[in-house]
Amino acid sequence: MHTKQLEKYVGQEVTLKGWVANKRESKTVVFINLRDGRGLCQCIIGAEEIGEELFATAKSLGQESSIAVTGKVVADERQIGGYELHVTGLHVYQNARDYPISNKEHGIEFLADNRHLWLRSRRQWAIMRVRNSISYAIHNFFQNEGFVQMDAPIFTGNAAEGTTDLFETDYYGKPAYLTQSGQLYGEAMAMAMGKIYTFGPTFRAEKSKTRRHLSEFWMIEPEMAFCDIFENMDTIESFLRAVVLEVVQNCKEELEVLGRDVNKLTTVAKPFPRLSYDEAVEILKGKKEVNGQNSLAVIQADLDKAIERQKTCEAEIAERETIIAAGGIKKGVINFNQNKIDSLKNEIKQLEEDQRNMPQWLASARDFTYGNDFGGSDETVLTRLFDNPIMVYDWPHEIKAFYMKRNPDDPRFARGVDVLAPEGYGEIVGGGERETSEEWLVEKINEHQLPIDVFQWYLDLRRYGSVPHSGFGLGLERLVAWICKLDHVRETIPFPRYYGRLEP
RNA sequence: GCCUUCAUAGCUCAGCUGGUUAGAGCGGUUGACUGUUAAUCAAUAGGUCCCUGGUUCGAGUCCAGGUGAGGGCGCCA
Repeated sequence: MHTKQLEKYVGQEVTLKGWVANKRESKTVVFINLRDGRGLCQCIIGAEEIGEELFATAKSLGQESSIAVTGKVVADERQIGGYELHVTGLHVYQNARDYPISNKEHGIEFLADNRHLWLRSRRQWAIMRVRNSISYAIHNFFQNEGFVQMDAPIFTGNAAEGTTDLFETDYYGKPAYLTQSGQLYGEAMAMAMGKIYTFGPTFRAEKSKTRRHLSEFWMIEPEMAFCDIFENMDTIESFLRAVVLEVVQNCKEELEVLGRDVNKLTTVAKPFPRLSYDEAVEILKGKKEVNGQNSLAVIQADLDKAIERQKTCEAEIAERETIIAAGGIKKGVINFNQNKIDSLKNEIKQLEEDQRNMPQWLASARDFTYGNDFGGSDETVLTRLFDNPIMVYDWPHEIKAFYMKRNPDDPRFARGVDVLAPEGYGEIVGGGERETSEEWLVEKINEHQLPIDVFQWYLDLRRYGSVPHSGFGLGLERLVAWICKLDHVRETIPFPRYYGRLEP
């Protein structure tokens, strides 16, 4: 029996088991918001119905106490979930004391230290359910399309793209690295199965302190035989579309808890814009408009808006401070105003940070050097003009990995594709068509100064039945962050690992 | 690695240009109140102002160094 089944038991007596999410009490009645992992249900405990002794127990319950309550289900539109329980019986598993996370705001460091408890909070509950739903939708899509799921090794001996950003471990006396991609193994498996996908952890020892990096994250890497860059982009597009729409369909309540505007997500039903690197650079530098909009002008307008907004916030703070200073008002009114002032001050801090960052983004976009990779801020500027994920393909071959196939019509370019999510979420997918020629690959491996020996097995794939093939890597946490519209990827995974964070 | 912002009660923060006993809200405790949605009201406890050194008659406040954290860049998904 759980809170989502209550509608079938209106008027009947049921028992719910869960935790005390919140409690309010008066002389003869105690209200408990019971949390059971599925949802919430307010339980009303009246002194007369339950008896003096149990009522005293109910009154003494601390936040997150574990209990079982028995009572009659009553429909009540005002309640979360639409039902409440009129309690006649109470069993206490544990009466918890001093639960550290209150219903007030907390700082990020405190919450991260208490991640094991933070997961019980309503927003985190919603995020974890969306994450679960995304995983399920991903498997659904690939399984329906005939892909075979494979598990790539986590220990690797070859430091494929340089050792600096890999975690080194000891493997029976030899150095081994935690994988930063299963792609090369995926290619081998695709030659055996036709179409495969990996779904597993990935490790990067990058000392990044940004809202879109983790040291340990989950990546989904499909690989398809007999597939070129354009078929690859078709797959990426229908894949993302299917996953997002399925999640929007299945997580209505969760997305509502998160305050997510789902109209910003359902746009994925429309085709994704596809831009060549050259076109993207033109747009980024403000030399080419999109739907009559100039990228630099739009960011400049955002910056102006931030300045305006700060002035509005400051004026409102001054106004509320005057109200408090005037005196002669109730304590509740003072609290209300002080809370407003606090949150306005927080907003100003964010706005000030925006005002420090955005001029840098503008300068970076304006002065962008053709031939470079896009930086995080360039992605933000570029995607600001679109309401759907965009696909940027045909990159200068120098900045792409050694295994990327060169464009046969224009060898300056490699057939890579990056998918950039809207709303500033940046790169969620990176992929491309793979080089099929052993000769070209060897040349590239040497060019990148990589040890040729460890790639002999990889070159075998080009020696025995080499075929055009493509694939991509999807960052699960970045997808979760975008779908949930979160500030930071560290909220997208139960126990995030990022620079400086190993506990809990 | 670089740039930038910050560190005050269990939590979230205020503390103006240095000046007596360091403040608020939440949370805790005690009490009031039949229905609250972060309830409300009253009372009450709770502090090595991150660390080290310096300037000064006097430092939470200024300076230097350190430690920790937030954000941005690089790197990437």
